[in-house]
Amino acid sequence: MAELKPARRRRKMQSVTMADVARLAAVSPSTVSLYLRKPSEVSPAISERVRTAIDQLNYVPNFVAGGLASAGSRVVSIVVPSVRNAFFSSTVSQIEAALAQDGILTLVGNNEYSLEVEESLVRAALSWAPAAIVLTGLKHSHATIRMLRDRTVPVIEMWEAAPEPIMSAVGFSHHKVGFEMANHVLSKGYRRPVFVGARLSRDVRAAQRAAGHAAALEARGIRPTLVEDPRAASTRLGCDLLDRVLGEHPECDVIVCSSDVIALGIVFEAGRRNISIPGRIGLTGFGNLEFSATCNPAITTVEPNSDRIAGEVVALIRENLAEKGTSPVRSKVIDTGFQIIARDSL
Amino acid sequence: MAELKPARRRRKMQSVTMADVARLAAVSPSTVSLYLRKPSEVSPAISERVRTAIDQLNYVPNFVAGGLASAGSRVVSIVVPSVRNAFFSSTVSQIEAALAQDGILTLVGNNEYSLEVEESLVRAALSWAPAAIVLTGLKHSHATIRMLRDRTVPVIEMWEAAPEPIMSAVGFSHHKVGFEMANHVLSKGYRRPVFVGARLSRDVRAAQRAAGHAAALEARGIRPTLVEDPRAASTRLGCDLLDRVLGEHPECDVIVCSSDVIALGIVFEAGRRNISIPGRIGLTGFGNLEFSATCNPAITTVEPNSDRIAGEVVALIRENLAEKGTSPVRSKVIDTGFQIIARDSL
DNA sequence: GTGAAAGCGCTAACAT
DNA sequence: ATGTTAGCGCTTTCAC
Repeated sequence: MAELKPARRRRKMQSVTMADVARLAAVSPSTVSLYLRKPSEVSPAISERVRTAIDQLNYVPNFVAGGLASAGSRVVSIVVPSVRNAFFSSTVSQIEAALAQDGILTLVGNNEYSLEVEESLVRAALSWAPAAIVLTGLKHSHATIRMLRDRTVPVIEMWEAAPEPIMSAVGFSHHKVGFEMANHVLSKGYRRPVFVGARLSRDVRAAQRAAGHAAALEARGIRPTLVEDPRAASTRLGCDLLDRVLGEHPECDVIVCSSDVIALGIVFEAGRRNISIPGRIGLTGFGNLEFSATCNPAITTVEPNSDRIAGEVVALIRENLAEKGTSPVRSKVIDTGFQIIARDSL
Repeated sequence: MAELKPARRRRKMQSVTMADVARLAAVSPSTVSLYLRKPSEVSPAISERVRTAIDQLNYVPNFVAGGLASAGSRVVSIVVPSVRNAFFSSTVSQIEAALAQDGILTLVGNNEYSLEVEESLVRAALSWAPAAIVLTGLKHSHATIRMLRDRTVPVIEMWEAAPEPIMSAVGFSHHKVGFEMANHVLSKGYRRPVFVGARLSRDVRAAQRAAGHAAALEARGIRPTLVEDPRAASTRLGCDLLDRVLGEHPECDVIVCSSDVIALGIVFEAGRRNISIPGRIGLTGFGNLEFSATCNPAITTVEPNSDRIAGEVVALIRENLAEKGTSPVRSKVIDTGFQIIARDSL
């Protein structure tokens, strides 16, 4: 009796593999692989056979294995504060759509405006050996930055631009937004602005807009006023805050909001109380969200050019993909600017 | 000159690997692996050494390799029509957050309400050998269904419930939503409802609500009226559609919208034209979006229990993960229901 | 143009 | 409790 060593138990994860296709098409696996990646380099006859085999077996390639073997994963990770926030969800879906054209998969993570959560998201993202990693904003935990600097992954920070990014940044200065909006409001004749913000301790960019606003007022000798709430921005919060503003600062003649969502709540509440906007009080928002143009009154706001941000992020990713470790990825800061959109609320 | 055969080019993808950690800690790679997966099975002394080595090298494990080796990927794919839609983005972020607790990564894809796009997303998703795949709705292309039936991946369809899902479904009947909303409107004394919908040919669920609405009216002998627009739902669209409704159906006494977003636009436009809601005309929406409760008037709408949907989806995924191919995954349909939220717009 | 062979970084069965 | 070893499914030289 031959002593058969018992066959190692087969842990099978995938029903039909490239090897199965190769067998059926009577070619080698590497030919199938070639056909899948560079069809033009395979002869028509064999192409036909492989195609038939793939169809017949309903074969779906395994990217996990592919990524491991090629050392070049087709994954890009994006970390945003919140996908529920219209700014970020639209940026993300644009980036996603563009990269999908290149056969790149986009992983999205929410940090819920927490730097600690961001840190673990980045760690998870790195575990996927991404081709690039996109973060929101320039402020990150020390550990996050260390993790990122230690490796060669291209890092793109978006929605904020300032001199020293980890690698590249695409966005604009939120301080400048606050500054210019304050000047805009003053130019319209208002003199007692109140900045209304939500969750400013966590929403770093909104805090910068508040700071820019304050700086502009101080430059003109006006004392800046801030009303802040720890809750997340919402229309409901806007309703509540109108109360607080009017109570705490009855002299207020214009409310500068950190978000259109809050401004919308203020419009609603003002309507309910018969407070005329812009008669009794002026109003501005941020984000140029869809409803801002159509509401009554239409809200003066800031267009953050999120399409442009998405476009530049995609361009940077493609650039990095092309260079693929050839030349060193240079640091780059792209300022996509912003525009103040003047409407009836002022 | 010695003729050196050039060393096989090293394509290095990762700077520091488990082998490096093992070397530094003076243990075998499998011990490091064990420490990472089941720390309790490694002696304290060695644990300490491994931990130090990991810290020192700033090691991040490679999930791609791990997934390939273990045949059990920690990935779940979700396909939604649009992340810009507040319903789906909140469901997705809830599922994401819950699964993150279990160390599972969530991949999100948008099909932009297209079944063809969905098909390619599902194909891409399968390429990641996901632990489960979550789709939105019950209608999919023939090829999508075939791909899914052919393999063993657990499939969960959400936001819609009906008898024969691919495997499991979590949601509610949109037909019933339309039906009950119509009856609710009639019970309030309205007699000439117009259903206003956006992109009904692609938004299958909205179309079902329209059908349910029509069915209820017909049952009461009232001729159903539909105003439809091929564009995506937006407040701007709502503004435009009020015009059309009033022009084409001057007898209309209530507008039943396929979405709160459209209803909001109608509120805005009605305000502009001094058309009283609910005086001259009643209004209802769908989705119970945040602004619906605070706008003037507050919008009567439908709460889709998206939290409950997310919760049940997560529960199903966990169940499947636990069973892990042990017992066959049985088909299951969970009706999470919905509630009509009566507010001032009616 | 096609195939053989050597891994990518990790896990898991098995042996110690 | 720790180490040895054989792959997971694919890509990529390199030889033919």
